[in-house]
Amino acid sequence: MTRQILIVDDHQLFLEGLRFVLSQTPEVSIVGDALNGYKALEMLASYRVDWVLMDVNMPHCDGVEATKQIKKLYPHVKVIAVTMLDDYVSIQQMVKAGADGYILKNTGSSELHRAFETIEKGEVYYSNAILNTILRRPVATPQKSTTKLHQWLTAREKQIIPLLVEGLTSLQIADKLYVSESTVISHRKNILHKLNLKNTSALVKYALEHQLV
Amino acid sequence: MTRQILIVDDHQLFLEGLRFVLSQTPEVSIVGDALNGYKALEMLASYRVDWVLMDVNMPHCDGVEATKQIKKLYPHVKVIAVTMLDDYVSIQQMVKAGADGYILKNTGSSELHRAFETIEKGEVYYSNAILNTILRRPVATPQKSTTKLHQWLTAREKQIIPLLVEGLTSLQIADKLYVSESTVISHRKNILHKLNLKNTSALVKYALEHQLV
DNA sequence: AAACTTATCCCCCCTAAGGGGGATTTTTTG
DNA sequence: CAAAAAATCCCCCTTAGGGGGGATAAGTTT
Repeated sequence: MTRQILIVDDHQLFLEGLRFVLSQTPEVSIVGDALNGYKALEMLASYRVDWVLMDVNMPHCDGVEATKQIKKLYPHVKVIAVTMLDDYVSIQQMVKAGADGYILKNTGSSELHRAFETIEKGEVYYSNAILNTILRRPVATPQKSTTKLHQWLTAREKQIIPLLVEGLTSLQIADKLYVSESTVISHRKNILHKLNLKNTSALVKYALEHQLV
Repeated sequence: MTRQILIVDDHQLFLEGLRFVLSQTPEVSIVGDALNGYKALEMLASYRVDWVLMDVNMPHCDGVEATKQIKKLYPHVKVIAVTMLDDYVSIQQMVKAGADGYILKNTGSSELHRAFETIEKGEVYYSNAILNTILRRPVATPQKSTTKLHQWLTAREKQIIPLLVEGLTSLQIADKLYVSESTVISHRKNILHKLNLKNTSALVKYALEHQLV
C-alpha cells in the first residue's frame, strides 16, 4: 500500500531535495508540503496522510508543538523528525512529543529508506548519528571506582540492598523476606564487610552510584 | 572473510544460546567463550579475534573495564555490548569505554544480524530498544520545579547532608565543623523531620536523587 | 521592641546499628 | 561424594541513631 507523505519544512531547498529523493522511492507518494506546523495541521485536516516528515525548528509553530498536536488529533499518523539539530534536548522533546523516528538532514537517502522500513514495521527509528551526541553527555553521577567490589555479593545480599536503600530497618526487611532479624543483620554485616563500608549510609550511597538498586 | 568471534558472558545458558544462533550465521565462527573480562583478555592474547560480544555485568572484571582494556590493547577488535541492562549509565559507560554496538539480550537474532551488518560497514550500532530508556530520562528543566521539600533547609543543614551521605558519624561531622556532637544530632533530627524521612539511609537516598550533594 | 529564625548546646530514654564471635542446614560446585 | 559457599540463626557487647523535649545567644524581619 502506497504511503501518503506530508513534508513539513521551512527550507524550500531542502524540501525540494526531499521531494526528489521520495519520488525515486517506491510505495511512497507525496501529499504535499507545509512551511510550518500550522500549515501542516491544515493539510492533515483535508487529506489522508500516513507519514509526516517533520522539521524540528520552524517559525510560527515548531516541530515539537506540531508533533504533539498531530499525535493528539491523528494518532495513527507516523511522524518522523528530520532535522539539522542533534542536541539532546531537541531529540528528547521530539520523542516526548510522540515522534516515531528521528533522522538528521545530513544523512543520506539510504538512511531515510531504512527509517521507512523500520517504521513500517511499527517500530521506532532513530538515526545512529544522533546517538553519539546523546551518549556523550556528562555522566550524572561521577564514578571513579575501577574495581567493582559488589560483584562478590550473593543473590540474597543483593536482594537486601534495595530494601536498606529504602530506609527499612533490619526487622522490617526480615518480615518482608520471612526470615529472622538476626539473618538480616548478618547479611548486612557481610555486605558492609565485603564492600569495605563503614555504615548503611555509605552503603546506600554506594548502591545508588553503582546501580545496585 | 569469516569473522572470528569471542563471547564473554557469565551466564552459561545465554552463552550456549548465542553459540547456537551464531552457528546458524554465515561468515562467522566462534573462537571461544570467556566467563569474565580477565578470561576474555587472556583469549585475546592467544587467538585472532575480530569481534567480541561482551556482557556488561560480570564478576571479577566487568564489561566496561574489559572493553576499555580491549580497545586499548587491540583497537581493531570490534566490541559489541550484549546486556540485560538498559539503564542510562551502563550504556553510556560502555560507549565511553569504546563499544562499537549495544544490543539487549531480549532482542531477537535478527537484531544481532543487523548489528553485524552495521558494524561490518564500520559504523556503530545501537539497539533501538535502548533508546527509549535513554530518552525517557527526566529532562533537565530547572524552571518547572514543583514544590521541593528541601528548599526549606537552612545552609547549615545543607552543609551537613553531604557529610551524612559520605557515611560520617555525628561525632566525625562535629569535629569537621568545630561544633559539638549534640549540634550535629540536632541538625540531623531537624533535617529528617523537615523532609519527613525515617532515617539517615532514606536521607542519603533522597539527597542523591535530588542532587543535594 | 517584639517576633521570628538560625545555630548552638543540653537532657532523658530507647531502639537500631555494628563488631566480634559461633553454629547449623541447605545448596552449589569441583 | 566431599568440599566450599551460602543462608540461616544465635550469643555478647558497644556505639550510633532517633524521638521527645528544652534552652540560649545572635541575627533578621516585621
